[in-house]
Amino acid sequence: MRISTKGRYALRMLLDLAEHRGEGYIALKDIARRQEISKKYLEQIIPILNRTDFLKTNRGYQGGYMLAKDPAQYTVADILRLTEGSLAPVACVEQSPIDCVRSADCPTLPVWQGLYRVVNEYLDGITLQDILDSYQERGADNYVI
Amino acid sequence: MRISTKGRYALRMLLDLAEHRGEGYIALKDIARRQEISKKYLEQIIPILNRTDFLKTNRGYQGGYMLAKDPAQYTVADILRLTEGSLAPVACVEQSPIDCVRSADCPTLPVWQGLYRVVNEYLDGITLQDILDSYQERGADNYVI
DNA sequence: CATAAAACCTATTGACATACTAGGTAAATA
DNA sequence: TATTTACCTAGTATGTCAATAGGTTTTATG
Repeated sequence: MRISTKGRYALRMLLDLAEHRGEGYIALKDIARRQEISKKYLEQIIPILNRTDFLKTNRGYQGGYMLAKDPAQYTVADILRLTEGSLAPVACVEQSPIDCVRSADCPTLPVWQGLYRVVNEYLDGITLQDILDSYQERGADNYVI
Repeated sequence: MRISTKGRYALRMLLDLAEHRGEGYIALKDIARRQEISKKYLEQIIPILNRTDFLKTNRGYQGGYMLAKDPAQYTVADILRLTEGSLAPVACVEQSPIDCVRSADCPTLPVWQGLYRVVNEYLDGITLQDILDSYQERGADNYVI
């Protein structure tokens, strides 16, 4: 049930871009420094996000990335679905028709379908803007759980 | 976010034992045949479950396993916590103190804590008996999603 | 036009986890 | 004593994870 570094880093990277929205194109170098993540590794995560219209890019001097849309337009579910491949706890809950001979008579299938549903409902309900807002509310400096 | 075969097989094995409750000790051979899972692999899952008081065992002729408690006493969360090691989406949500220098100022931590919470709430709420009941209700033979 | 800075692309790697298989030993019953 | 079962330990092929490495292309600026 783990979220990989790919998904977690992608979220932090987009959050970093959301925080620095309005400052022009942000170089990966700066995100890497602020987030303490290898720039080379971030480079590999970018193309995954670019499979959709998440980012605007400029190459060359003064180049970098910026969010293509408003932070409220990005849900955590969207981001993780891209980077994790899927949010499904088992493969069969997102297939139709289900590629498993037992599925028609499987007592556990509803359990996985239900788990899939609650995970999606929760993550669909959180946007980059939501995360930014609750972070500001708590105060960036005395933010303790 | 995947549940491994270990977790899925453990759930099916315990569900099989719940279905055949009252029939004495059930041999692994029979569970393996009914569930179409390698008996050798099930043998490896058993000791994980035996770390708690989940099962009663008898060796030798007519030996096998039976549930140590009522099916309503086993939650899916309990079973998966044993076999998966943890249900946490990221390591830091189950540590205290958190072993991450960024945790005090991490905007994403509440997201993972919330995800952890909804997953636990959902899986804590389902017992083997619940699964059996809803399976019976739908009718074992025309059980279609 | 040359240079520097950035994105972009492809390959490789070490470590670890997954999903088993294999072969044996110990205990209990008939 | 033979059979049937659980129990134990090791091995293994495959894949995924989490990066690192080394280059090419594009673009603004001096």
